[in-house]
Amino acid sequence: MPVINAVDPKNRMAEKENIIIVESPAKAKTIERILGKDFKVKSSFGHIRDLSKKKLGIHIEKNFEPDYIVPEEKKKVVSELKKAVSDAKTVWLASDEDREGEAIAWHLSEVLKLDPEKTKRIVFHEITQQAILRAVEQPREINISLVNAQQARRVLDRLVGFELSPVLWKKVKPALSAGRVQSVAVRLLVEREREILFFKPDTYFRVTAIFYFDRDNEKYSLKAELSRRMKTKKEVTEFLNFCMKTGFFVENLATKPVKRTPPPPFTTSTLQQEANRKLGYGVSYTMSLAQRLYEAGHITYMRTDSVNLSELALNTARTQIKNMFGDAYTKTRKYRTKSKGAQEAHEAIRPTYLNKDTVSASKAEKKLYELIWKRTLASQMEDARLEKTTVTITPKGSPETFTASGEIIVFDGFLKLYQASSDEDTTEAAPGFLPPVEKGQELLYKEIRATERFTQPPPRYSEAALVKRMEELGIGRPSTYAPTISTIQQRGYVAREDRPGELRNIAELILKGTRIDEKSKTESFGKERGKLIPTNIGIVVNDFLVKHFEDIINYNFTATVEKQFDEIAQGTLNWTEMIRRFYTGFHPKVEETIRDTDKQTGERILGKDPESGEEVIVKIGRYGPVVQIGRPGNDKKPRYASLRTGQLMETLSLEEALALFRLPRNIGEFEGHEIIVAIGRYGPYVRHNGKFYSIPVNTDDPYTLTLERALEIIVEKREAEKKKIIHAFDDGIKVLQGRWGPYITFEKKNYKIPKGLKAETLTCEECKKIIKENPPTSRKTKKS
DNA sequence: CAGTGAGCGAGCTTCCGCTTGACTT
Repeated sequence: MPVINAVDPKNRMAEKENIIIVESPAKAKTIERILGKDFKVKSSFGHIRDLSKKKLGIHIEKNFEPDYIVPEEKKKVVSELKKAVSDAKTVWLASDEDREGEAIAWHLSEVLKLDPEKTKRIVFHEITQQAILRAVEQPREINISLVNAQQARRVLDRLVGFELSPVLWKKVKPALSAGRVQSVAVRLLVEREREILFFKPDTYFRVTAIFYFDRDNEKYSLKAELSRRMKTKKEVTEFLNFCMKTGFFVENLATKPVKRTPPPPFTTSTLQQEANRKLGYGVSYTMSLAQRLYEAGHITYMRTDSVNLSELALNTARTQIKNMFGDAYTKTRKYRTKSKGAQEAHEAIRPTYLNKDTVSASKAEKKLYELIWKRTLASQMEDARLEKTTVTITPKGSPETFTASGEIIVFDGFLKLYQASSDEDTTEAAPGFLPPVEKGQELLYKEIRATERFTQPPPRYSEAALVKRMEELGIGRPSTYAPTISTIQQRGYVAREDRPGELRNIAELILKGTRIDEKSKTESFGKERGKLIPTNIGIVVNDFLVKHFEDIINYNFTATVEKQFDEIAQGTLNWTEMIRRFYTGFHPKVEETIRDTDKQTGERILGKDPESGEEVIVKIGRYGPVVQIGRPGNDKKPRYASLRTGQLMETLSLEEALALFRLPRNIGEFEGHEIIVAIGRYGPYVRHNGKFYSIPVNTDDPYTLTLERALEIIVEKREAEKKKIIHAFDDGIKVLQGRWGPYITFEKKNYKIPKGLKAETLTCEECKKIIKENPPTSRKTKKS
């Protein structure tokens, strides 16, 4: 068979006769290594052709005929591929086995004008000689129905994106965007934010007790919690008074075996979540680390929705686990993907060589690798077996019960290697050992404590949590999760932010001996770190889209069209018919919305200004959210004040709005210049003689800051600046101590001190020379 | 970086999914 000869490295005639084209250059390299140098393997670097970037690129009047072009940055790849293909006898199109991969193969055959006679479509799921040879033995033709499903997907996304975005430019603000995926992501965040903002917490009391007993001259104590939450302080007080007068005994003691099962191997989404929880990485950071590990050959492909492991991986995992922990710890498990819309073109994310427990790479890459290694092996390990004991303790003569539970590990199984984590707040310590209590045994209380608790709103989304939710809804793909999150931030719809949290008072009743003490203590709540929070613009855009295009912004829209794409892929639905049906419903709504709606400013009337009696409103103005007192007209000019970062139009009160007008304040004069207090982009500040002095946020309030305190801040800052000066030469050249070490500054430009020179001993002449010969260190550019 | 809030209007912005650089700090 010529095919087999072709991949036989011994057959010199095979040279250049066969070319395999794959999507990724790293994959191409690996395959080339496996098949030997005689075989040519090229990469397409993903799609080589797409709709025009600027124009719609769809001839709607010609039955939605797409107008494909080779983008500028892909021309080099295409011309190289053309050259490589020109003298090949057979071209093997080996792009991924999914919708996009099939389309890539089709575009390649079109653009490279491949002869169907000498073109073969193959797919393989693992990169081993055996798998590739097997694939080569089973070539097929390009599946045009699958390609059509991709074209439908592409055209639909373009129509939605390029018709909705201009509506936003006209009705909200230029350069905004909307799309099937990003707009739903923003909707998730806006709706979650509203749930939190309008959450009305309920209070209840959590009652815990510490019991004690003696046995064989040993003292034991046991912490237990009341099975029922109590609603009111009255109820709690009555209960504690009852407890004071009664005794306690162990009513029941039950032990049952439980088992824990390891989590499946990583997909893109679960890797992003786990790297976020365990290592604190953002999704794009995780992906760039994974990319580097992949390119270095340490892990398999990192953009995947599959939890499947190859036979090879299963076998090496078993050996590896056996070597490390023994046979009892192995358990071969095959996982099936259950997430919506998964296309399974790749394996799960796993180490290429499971016997390598670490790799030489950067610290962060190493950590990520080790996480992947542990997770992969753990997925092939035995369940952990535990024994869970629950003790029920009853106050005599009461229907209430306390319970205490403990867990002991009988067999650790996969827990030897991997601790699963979850998004839920686990403030409770893991249950551990229980002291040796017996059924019927009498217990005494050391203390019984009732602490007021508040019900919690749902948590805000982290980047990784949003990815998880999107995956559940089938929205977006492994290759787009990270970019989508960047896009919605770039558009200003959401921001990654911290929230300091607030304090609140909680009541606590403590029964000790025969006394009930009532205390009040404070707890902080609502503290958030690095969460995605919608902005005012994000909220206004979302509400507008939900109002006029609910069917597209709907959480089920993607699932619905995916069903139709599947029918197209099956050959039972014509793709242009599907698009036509969609477009005839969609397009008129776009036109109608442009015609019938006003500019969306999200205006809210907050009330009347007590001083002027004018109306106070908040809205999105030319430069962003602004409070306005009065309406323009009749020679009257409204007064304006910008909202501060983090203030939401939706929840802004009249008081908060009016407070914005109390700044900037002129609080006096110093050295012949006035002192102004205001709040800027970077927080509250004092301005004096063109210089800015930050006001410490925790200790001072800009609204009440006194002249004396302002002077202190100015003097302090001056002293600190003085300390920074290492040298101050005559002609304005200074050597300063900066955050990252000493540097030279001259005419508002900074210069690095070359290696080998000491800042303390620098002379004026040396500095001049450095300035002359070196470029200034560039300051951060505003846009990026 | 620390403000702005008149009005006109030319020319621009934008989608989702495949893939990596080639650039900075």
